[in-house]
Amino acid sequence: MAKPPKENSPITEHLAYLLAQANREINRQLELRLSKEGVPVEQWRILKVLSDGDGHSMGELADAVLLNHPTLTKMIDRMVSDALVYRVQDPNDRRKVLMFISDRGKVLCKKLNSLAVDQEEHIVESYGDKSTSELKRLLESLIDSSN
Amino acid sequence: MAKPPKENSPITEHLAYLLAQANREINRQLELRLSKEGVPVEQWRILKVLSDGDGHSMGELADAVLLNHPTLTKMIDRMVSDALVYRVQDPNDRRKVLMFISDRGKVLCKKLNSLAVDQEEHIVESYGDKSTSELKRLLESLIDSSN
DNA sequence: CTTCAATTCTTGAATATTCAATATTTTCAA
DNA sequence: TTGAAAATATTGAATATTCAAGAATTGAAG
Repeated sequence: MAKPPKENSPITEHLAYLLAQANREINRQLELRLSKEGVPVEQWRILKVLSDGDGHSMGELADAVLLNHPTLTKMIDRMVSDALVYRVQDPNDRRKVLMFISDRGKVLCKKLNSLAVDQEEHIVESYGDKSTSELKRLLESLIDSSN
Repeated sequence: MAKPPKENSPITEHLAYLLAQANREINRQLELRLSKEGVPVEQWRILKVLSDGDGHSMGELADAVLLNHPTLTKMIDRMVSDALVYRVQDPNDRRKVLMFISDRGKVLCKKLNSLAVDQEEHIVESYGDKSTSELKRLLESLIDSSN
């Protein structure tokens, strides 16, 4: 049982496909919740990372929120317009821009966090506590082993 | 241990984030392999689904390869230009279009399959046989429980 | 010190994706 | 049978993403 895929095995047995499928489904659900506040998932991630109150450079942020640099720049432009975050030039290295969350951003982030927590609780309900934490553990270790 | 995320837990503890991260990484690796043949991951998926030789409607395909309809239509347009697949109107329901893989498509698909198998083997090597099959099992069951 | 390579971020053009609307065919109720 | 609603696929405009190039700053070798 659970053999490695042969050349002609269905695509649904490939790890890459299962990950894509699971990611798509969970992301779709999360998107649905966050749309109550009209915010895309990526913006929630950005707010969440910045909510430690420290300044984060664009490069750091891009890694953390899984966006490449130009896409992040343009998304940050929108968020600055919405006064959720703001830019400050790094005094120690003036090539860098440090991003900070605004008060308005913090308020929004709290609301989004609770919507996201709702979702995780919903998953745990239907999928099980044990499975959820085991899945998280395995995903973390897969990510580790890929670096 | 392994508590559900609190409102202020780091984003890296959320299942949605771990899935996105793992998916991104594995997909990046697969993309890299398939780029040897100059083919995007989605086209490999399409070829693989069609390689059963049956005709598949666009809607069926879109579900199977995780693309929405207009995106699939445009990708299929390109693949038809490259003579990898072809369209046939469904004789039983003329609203539908049935997609088939061409001989050229089959040849390419074989090459892509072996590149993809290489990757899975590489994952199994560094991540472990046990973990891989356990992860697959958990992902399948997560997907199931989400429908 | 100077210059050249590397780092960081942004920009603009090219490309891809998505949303809404359209065309066609089928289904089904009246 | 007819006509309205549903299903299927495509199209075009709006939006978003990506690639390649550019601007600014830093690092570091000569």
